[in-house]
Formats: sequence, C-alpha cells, structure tokens
Amino acid sequence: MPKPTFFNLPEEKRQRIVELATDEFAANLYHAASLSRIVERAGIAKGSIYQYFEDKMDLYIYIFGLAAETKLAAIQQAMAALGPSPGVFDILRAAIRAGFELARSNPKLAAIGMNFLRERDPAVRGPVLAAFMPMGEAMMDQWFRTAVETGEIAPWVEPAVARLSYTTLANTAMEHMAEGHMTLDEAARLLEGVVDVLEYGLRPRAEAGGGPEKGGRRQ
Amino acid sequence: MPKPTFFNLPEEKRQRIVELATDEFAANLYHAASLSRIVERAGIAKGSIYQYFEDKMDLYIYIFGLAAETKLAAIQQAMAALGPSPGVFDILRAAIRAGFELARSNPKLAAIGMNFLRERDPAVRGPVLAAFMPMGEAMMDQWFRTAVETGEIAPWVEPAVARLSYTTLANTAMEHMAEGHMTLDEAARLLEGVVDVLEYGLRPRAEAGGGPEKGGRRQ
Amino acid sequence: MPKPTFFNLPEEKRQRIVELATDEFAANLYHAASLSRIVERAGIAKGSIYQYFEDKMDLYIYIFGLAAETKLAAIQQAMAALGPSPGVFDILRAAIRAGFELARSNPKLAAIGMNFLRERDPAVRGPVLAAFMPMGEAMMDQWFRTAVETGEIAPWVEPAVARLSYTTLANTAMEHMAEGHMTLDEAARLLEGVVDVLEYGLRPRAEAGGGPEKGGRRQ
Amino acid sequence: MPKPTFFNLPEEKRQRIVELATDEFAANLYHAASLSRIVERAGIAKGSIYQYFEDKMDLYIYIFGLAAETKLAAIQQAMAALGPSPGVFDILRAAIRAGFELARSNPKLAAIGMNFLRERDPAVRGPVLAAFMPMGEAMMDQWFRTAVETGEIAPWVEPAVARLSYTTLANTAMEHMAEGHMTLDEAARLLEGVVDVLEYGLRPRAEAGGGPEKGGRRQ
DNA sequence: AATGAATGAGAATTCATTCAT
DNA sequence: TATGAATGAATTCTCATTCAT
Repeated sequence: MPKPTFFNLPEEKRQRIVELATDEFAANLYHAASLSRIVERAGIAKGSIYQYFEDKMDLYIYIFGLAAETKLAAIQQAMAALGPSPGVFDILRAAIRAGFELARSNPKLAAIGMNFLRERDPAVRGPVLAAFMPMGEAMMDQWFRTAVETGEIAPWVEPAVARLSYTTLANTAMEHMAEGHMTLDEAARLLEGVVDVLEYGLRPRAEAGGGPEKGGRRQ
Repeated sequence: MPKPTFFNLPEEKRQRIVELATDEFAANLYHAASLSRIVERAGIAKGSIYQYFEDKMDLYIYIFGLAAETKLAAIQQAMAALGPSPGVFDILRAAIRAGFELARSNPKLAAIGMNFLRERDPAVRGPVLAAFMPMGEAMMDQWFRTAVETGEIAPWVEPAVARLSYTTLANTAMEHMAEGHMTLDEAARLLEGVVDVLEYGLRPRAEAGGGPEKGGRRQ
Repeated sequence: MPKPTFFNLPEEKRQRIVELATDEFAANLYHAASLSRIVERAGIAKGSIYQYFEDKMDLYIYIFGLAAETKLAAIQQAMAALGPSPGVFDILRAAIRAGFELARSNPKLAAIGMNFLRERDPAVRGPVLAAFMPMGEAMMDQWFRTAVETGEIAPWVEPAVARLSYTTLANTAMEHMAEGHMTLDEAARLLEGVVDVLEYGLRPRAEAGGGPEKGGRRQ
Repeated sequence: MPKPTFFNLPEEKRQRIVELATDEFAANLYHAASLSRIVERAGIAKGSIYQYFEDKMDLYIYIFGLAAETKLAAIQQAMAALGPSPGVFDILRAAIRAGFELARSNPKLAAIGMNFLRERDPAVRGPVLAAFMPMGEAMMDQWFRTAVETGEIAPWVEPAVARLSYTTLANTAMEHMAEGHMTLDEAARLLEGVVDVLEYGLRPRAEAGGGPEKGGRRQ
C-alpha cells in the first residue's frame, strides 16, 4: 500500500509515476523491471520512491491493482449489459470481449496482467495472489459453480479447473496477439471459438455416466 | 554444447553439476538462475564452469535438452504402445500421461520445461527454440495437421493454435499440481477430461457451417 | 558525457576522481586501465562511479576531452601570438612548442593523448575519433590544405598523410622524452629541426617535375 | 627463451604452435593476446605451452624474434644488392622496399612489429627492447653515424633521432596501408617520397651555421 | 613429456535500498 | 518532505598459471 505521502502528491506527479511504473512492469517481469529506470524516466529522485512506497513490491502491487481494477470494471460493465441471469458462456464471451477491448485501448494495463501470469518466483506470486485472489479467481469460480448448479454445464466440471483453463487460454491468445501473430480481431474471434468448443464439450450429455468416458473426476 | 572437458569429468562430479544446475533452472527462470550459486553449491571454482560450458546459455540449453530428451523419450514410448496410426486425441492422452509420469518421477526435469514456457525474454526463448523447435513444436503441429487431413478434427482448427492451447493447458495443470493444489492423479485425470472436451468440441460437426469458421458466435 | 551527479559532487571529490582517472588512463591504454583501481584509490564504492558516468568509455572520453581541450587551448594561444596568416610551418612550430609546454606542465594530460595514438582497438578509437575528430584531425588537415593552396608547400603533399606524419613524429618525440631519453628542451628543439627539414623538403621546387609526383626516386 | 622441450617437438607441431602464436600476436597487442586462444586453436593442452615456454612473455619474445630475424634477413639481402658502400638514403630506400615486400608476402610477421611499436606497458617494452635492441636500433644508428662521417648528411643530425623518425614514419605508413587506406604500392612510393624529402632536407647545406636556423642541436 | 582440470583474482556493470542533508 | 549521493553485494565472464596424474 502506498504511503500517505504518495497521495499527497500533486495529481500530475502522481500520474506520471503511475504511468512510468506501468510502462516498466508492462515491459518486464518483476525482477527484470528496474526501479532505477522508473525514477530516472519519471524525473524524480531515487530516494523519493521510497517516500511513496515501502519497496519495489509495494509499488508493484499498487500498479497491478490499478490494472486489475480497470479490467474488472470493464468486465462488470460488459456483464451488466447481458441482462438478468446470463449463462456462463455468455459471461465468458462478454469477459473475453471486454478483456480484448481493454488490450486494444490500453495494452500496457493488459500486459501487466499477462506478465503476472508468467511470473514464477513465489516471492512475487504470493503477495500478489494474497492481495487479489478474491477479486479475480473467486469471482470466476463463482460463475462456474453457478453454472453447474443451473445445469448449464456438466457436474463433473470443477470450477477452479475451468477457471484456470479459461485464464490460461485467454492469456495465451492475448500474448500470441501481442507478439504480432494475430490481429486483435482474430484473437478475439479465435477465443470465442474456443468458448464455443468448451460450450459444446462441457454441456451435460445424454450419455450414461454423466461425464467423459476416459477421464474427468468420477468419484 | 558442453565442452569436451565436461564429458571427461569423473562421472560423479559431472552428475553433481548437472543435478545442481537442474535444481537452479528448475527453481528459477533463466535470468534469476545464478551461475554463482551453482558453482558455490557444487564446491567448484568460479572459473571452472567455463571450462565445461561456453557460457550460461550453453549450460541452460544443455540442461534443458536433457529434460526435453527425457520427456520426448517418455512420450514416444507411450505412443509406441498405442498401436498403428493412433488418433490425435489418443496421442494427446498418451502424451499427457507420459508427461505426468515424468513429473512424478522427476519433478525437477518437468519444472525446467514448465519454466521455459513462462520465459518472456526473446534472448532466452530464441536460442532454445532454435535448438529444440523441431523436437517439440514441429512434432505437435504435425499431429494436428495429420488429424485435419484424416478428418479426425474439423478443418477450421489451426495446428499452431491447437498446439499452443494444448501446451499451455497442460503446463498450467502441471504447475497447478506442482504447487500442491492437486494430486498428480487428479491433474492427469483432469487434463484427460479436457482432451475429452476438445475431442468432442473439435470434431467435424454435422451442422451447417461446419464450425466457427470465423470463430464468430452462433446464437 | 558525465551524468549530472558528477557535477554536483563537491569540488574536491570531483577533482580527486578526475585526477585518479587521469593517472590511470595516462599509465595504461584503455583496456588495461581499470575502473576498479580508480574507485579503490579514490576510496569510493564500486557502484558510485556509475552514478557519475555511463560506463568506462564515458569516463574515458571525458578525461580524454579534458586533455584535448587543454592542449587545444594551448595551441590556439600559441597560434594567436603568430600574427595574421602565419605559414604552416610556423604553425607547426608553434603547435610543437605548445605541446611540449603542456607536457612539461602536465605530463599526465599529455600522456593521455600519446596513449590514444597507440590505441589499436577500433572499439576504442571509433568513439573517441567520432567525438574529437573535428577538433584534432580536421583542424590539421585544414592547415595543410591551405598551405597547398597558398603555394607554401608542393601540391603533391596529401593533407592526411602530412598530418599523420607530423602527429606520429611529434608523438614519438614526446614519448621518447617522457621516457627520459631526452630533456624537454632537447626534444622540442629536435622536433623543430624536423620541421625545418620538412619545410625545406616539402616546398615547391624549381626542378622539372615539381616533386615526387608518384613518390618515385629521382636519381 | 623456449625450453629445450620445445625444440624436441616434432617439426610439424612446433610449426603449428609458432604459426598460431604469430596469428594471435599479429592480431592483438600483448595484453589482449590470449594464451588460451593460442592453445585452443593449436589443439594442444593448456599446460603444454608451459612445458615449452616459461610464460606468456617468453613465448612473445620468441615469436617477436622470429619476425625480427626474418625482417632483418630481408633487409640485409636488399642491402647486399646495393653494391659496396651504399649511401644511407639508398639503404633506407632498400630497407623500405624490403619491409614492404615482407608486409606483402607475410603480413602477419609485419603486424607483430607494428604492434610492438604501439605497445605501451613498460613491462612489455622492456624485455623485448633488452633482447633486440642491438639487432634493430643499434644497426640503424650505425647507418646514420656513418652517413655523418662520410658527410652524406649534415653533422647536426643525431642518429637515434633519425632512426626514431624513420621507424615511426615507416610504421605509420604501413599501418595506414594495413588499414586499407592505401595500396601497398602507394604506401611504398609514399615512403620513398618521404626519404626524398629527408635526403633533400638533411643533406649538408651551403649556408653558414651548419644546420637549420631555428632548431637542431647546436651545442 | 604431456595432459587438461582447477584455480581464483580480476574485469565491467546493475540493482534495490539507505541516509545525511 | 524531497533529495540524490553512497553503498556493496551480486551478476557473468576471462585470464595466466599451477599441478596432480
């Protein structure tokens, strides 16, 4: 959490710091990101950043949070347009569109999220997950849990697993796109195609057994 | 490629170096891994590691190669047991089982592969891909291409995208497991479930249009 | 170019760093000069020198520039005393005297220039020449070009070659002196003698052919 | 001096070592030259070079000596063709031609000499000069001394200075050429032109005073 | 006599963090 | 509250030389 000092800063200066820190964490994983570069580009004193934030991690969590908030807001707005009690696959499609919209309008915010999903060091993942798990993972798990309850998807689908799969695939598609292998439109359509597949594959089937024959959780 | 010096080393010493380097690259992405730590733990002089390898990347590629070889061998053995001309989804299931088997018997080797999939720096990805692409990506792309030709999956499925999706999902599941959230059996069964879904979702359908050709929504 | 930090340093400290760096580059060619030694002698932390300069080359160019400026100022002052439109050989004699004056009053500054003339690595020569060519080589070439135009020296004398010869000879004489084989006065007189010879030898001659046009022998 | 071991080596192996060491010292000044590279390319064991030579300097002096011998032989052969009691300027021209001939036929040997003339570290210059001074400098000094005695050049010309000037100019021209700014022929002709200038400038003049007006040694 | 593995000092450079002003 | 200089440990890599086999 930033120190009070940070919020006493003139708006413009605070903005500049946020912006340049965002740039840095969008372009590099945590350890490769450099505080020195941030303060240098922001034109502030090296020591000042420690007046505003406890340390590098504190700054990172703050920046990550801003990106997460923005994305969450976009998703919730998209969901609000879906009407009452939308299906989980409609939610997913809406979330995808919202996510890609954000990636188009603000690629750096999106990059911060993508980078985090690549983060490996537990010393980095831990604090961030601790801070944001409820906001991200918990929300999605709820979607799937509901979908199972409403019978929209088969009962053998585990929420955490579905969420992880969706997240992973979405991130992969966005990176594939960010690396220039696809246009944003192609990536979005592709991912909606994946949802189609999931929708088709995950829905309860008429077959006896209530799940895929050879795998899945049958206990 | 290691220098000849390395292969002239007493078996035991060579083993120790491989093991400690494997530990290091299993626990850290490339840049976070430290040659200094490796030599320190191995109890050899700073300069000695450069008697064995050209540089850090040379060592990394060697260690990565050992992991890749082991994994490839396991996969090919599993495929050999499938009988003649197996379907792509049977291959995937076999590969998954083999991969998870390896992760059980040698979690560090598996971790090296998982870490690479998180690698972001092109200066790291590039040389490794150059060295191992034929062995990994090219092989998988071929599976999917064949499956399209044999009509096993729908023609709108792009090999590279399918491969990326599969790889990413498998990696995520393995990491999920490696972090202790699932037992190995659970993870394996889960992933086979995903393949079930894919098999069901990707196969050519009788409906008009034959699939999400543009990836668009059909509702 | 030094970083602003460097110029904010207390005068005394800045002086000490300049002095010790000058010592180091006066005593060693670029690659043999050691930043570690400089910081050690200066009693500052290893990392501090990078607060002041971008890198080793940045420091070297700065130190070289100080030496070059000093020498140039001395030469221009000497030239100013020559009266209007002096002949090229008068200029050379003045430059020699000024250079040797400098070598007497500040042998280390002179040594830096002499060392550069011994430098072989293009990675060292390149950046320095790029920064100082106009100040050094271009200026001298102009002297000789003018001298050809005014008919003071024969038209078959190429500016670049004349400049190179003069520079090399002057450098050799100064080094010879710096090594204690001659007194400064002896060296200066000697070099003026060389200029005499050149003046006599290079001037347009009455003989047919006007000089060694092809550089060939005439006997 | 090489150890006896070296001369017991099979001819071919000895040749290879000499050749590759020559390459290395032709391409780099002493400190930049790497024993490691030499033994690596020669395909001999690192330790072996220490069976043949005391240390790096011992090897360098040996290689330098071979180059010096070759050059000296070429010069003496050229001088032998001059007939009895040749003039000093004819000797110089012959020496120049011989030197450039050698640079054409064996650029590496020539490069070793050129590099030495750029050497700065007294720890390098010292031992080499001690070993070869009589062979090189003493010989040339004798030429000029004789020329003064025979009245061929003016008495105010000091042998050591004339030798240094000649050496320096010749080296500069050869380097200029080696860097591709001149063809070998152009360089040779240019240098003979310089000798012309020297011949013209250094010869005893009719003027009173017996030397150049403003400079020269008048004691 | 030959080998070649081992050594360790030394090189340049980067970094997050501290602290006196 | 802001500054920005100072820190020193850490990084990868190179080198001439030694020494047990």
